[in-house]
This record gives sequence, C-alpha cells and structure tokens, in this order.
Amino acid sequence: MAQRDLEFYQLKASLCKTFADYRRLIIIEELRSGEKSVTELVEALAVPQAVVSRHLAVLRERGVVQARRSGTKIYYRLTNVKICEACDIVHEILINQIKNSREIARKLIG
Amino acid sequence: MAQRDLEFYQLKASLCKTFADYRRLIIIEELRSGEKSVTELVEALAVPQAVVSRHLAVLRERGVVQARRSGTKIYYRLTNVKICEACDIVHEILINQIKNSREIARKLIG
DNA sequence: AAGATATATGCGGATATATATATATTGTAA
DNA sequence: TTACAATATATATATATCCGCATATATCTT
Repeated sequence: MAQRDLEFYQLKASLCKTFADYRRLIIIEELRSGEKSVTELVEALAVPQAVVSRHLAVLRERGVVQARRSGTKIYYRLTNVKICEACDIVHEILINQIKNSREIARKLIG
Repeated sequence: MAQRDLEFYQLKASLCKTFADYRRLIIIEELRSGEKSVTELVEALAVPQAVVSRHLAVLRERGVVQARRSGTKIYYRLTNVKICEACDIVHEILINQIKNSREIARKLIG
C-alpha cells in the first residue's frame, strides 16, 4: 500500500464521514431539487439554526455544497450531482439490507 | 418530516459511518475480488490483528460484510455488490473535487 | 486433555465530534 | 449611525470513536 494510496483512502473516508450524519443527509436531500437558504433548511430540519449552520460548514469544508450570498440570505447548493447518486446507492443498499434481514435494522437503531 | 423518515435517515447515516474510516475502506477494496481471511487482511493493511478484527466487527454489525468459518480461519466477504458501486461513486466525487480544487484536498488532509 | 493457531472482545485512556448557548459578522433599511 | 435580520462561529461540555494491551474463545492437532 503506497503512501499516496493511503492518503487517497483517508480522503475518501473523510468524504464518507461527511455523509455520516442524518441531518446532513436531510440537507443533501433538500438541496436535490435546487438551492435553498439557511432559513428554509432550518424549517425543513426543525433543529436550531446554529446546528444547521454547523452542519452546513462541515458540508462546505468537504466541498459537498457551495454557498451563494444574496442580500442577508445565503443559498446553498450541491457541488456535484454525483452526490445524489451516492445517496441513492446507499439508499438501495439499505433497502436490500432491510429486506434481507430486519434483524440488522434492529441492531442499528439499537 | 415523518418519524419513519427520520429513522430511515438515521439508518443511512449509520451505514455511511461504516465507510468513514480508511482502514474499513481498504478492507472493502480487498474484498472486492472475493473473500479473504482475517490473516490476509492483516497482511494487506499492515496494522495489528486486533485493529482489523475491530473494524471487521463494525462492518459485520452494519451488515456490510459476512463471515464464514473454515477451520480456525474466518473468511469475510461483502454482502452486496452495490457496496462497491457506492465506493466507486465516492471515488469519482473525490477525483472531481481534486480536479476542481486542490485547495479542498489540502483542507481535508489538514 | 494440552498446546498451538486464528480470531474476537473487554477495558482504560486519548482523541475527535456534537451540542447548546451566547456572541460575532454581514448586509439592509430607516 | 442605529437597529434589525440572516448567518456564522467561539467556547464549554457532553458524547462517541479509536487504539493498545491483555485476555477470551474457537478450532485443530497430537
């Protein structure tokens, strides 16, 4: 395993970590249909504004979303359509898992 | 956002969390070509056996891999080919990001 | 049954991540 | 310039994750 490869795997893991929070996944889902302001996202997620901004910051730093200011509002959008594809496949995997075994789902929810 | 939906997003996040470690990503990559024993994985990753077993346990609990015992050895395999697809798309997203901006990569390595 | 091999796990500490609350920043309008 | 609205961030605290080490479990061999 070359050093270069290792770094690449670390970058991939870092990107996956970005998706490893349900609020961030909901944000991504919300942005699927086009850009949305922070206010709109706060309404959709029903969590404090600071929490949404914090998660948006994570997505931003990882290059998953981009921000555009318009007046006092800031609109966010996905940087890459493939992000939706990735979410779709994760969705499919999960559906498969649930079909194959409700037991696994039980453990995951805990 | 219905309660049912929320739980589903949590399950998705949980699955993404499984991919959020570079050693687990390497394990998945190693298992792409077929099942491998823990010993083989330990050699491939060059980390202590306990660490590999720990990560295999995470992958197992999340239903990403399955174990099969043969004698004293235990062979692991991916439970679903779509897992590879998911990794491939993450790969593509990352390649795009690096192309678009080396700056993002710099922050990720930190 | 005892020893050897392969693998898994319990525990404690270090580190990272998330949260809430409060505050800072940026832009607009009076 | 003051006030207000939208958004971001700092700080402290709680929580989760990961590792190393030691130990436990399972299987095979003799």
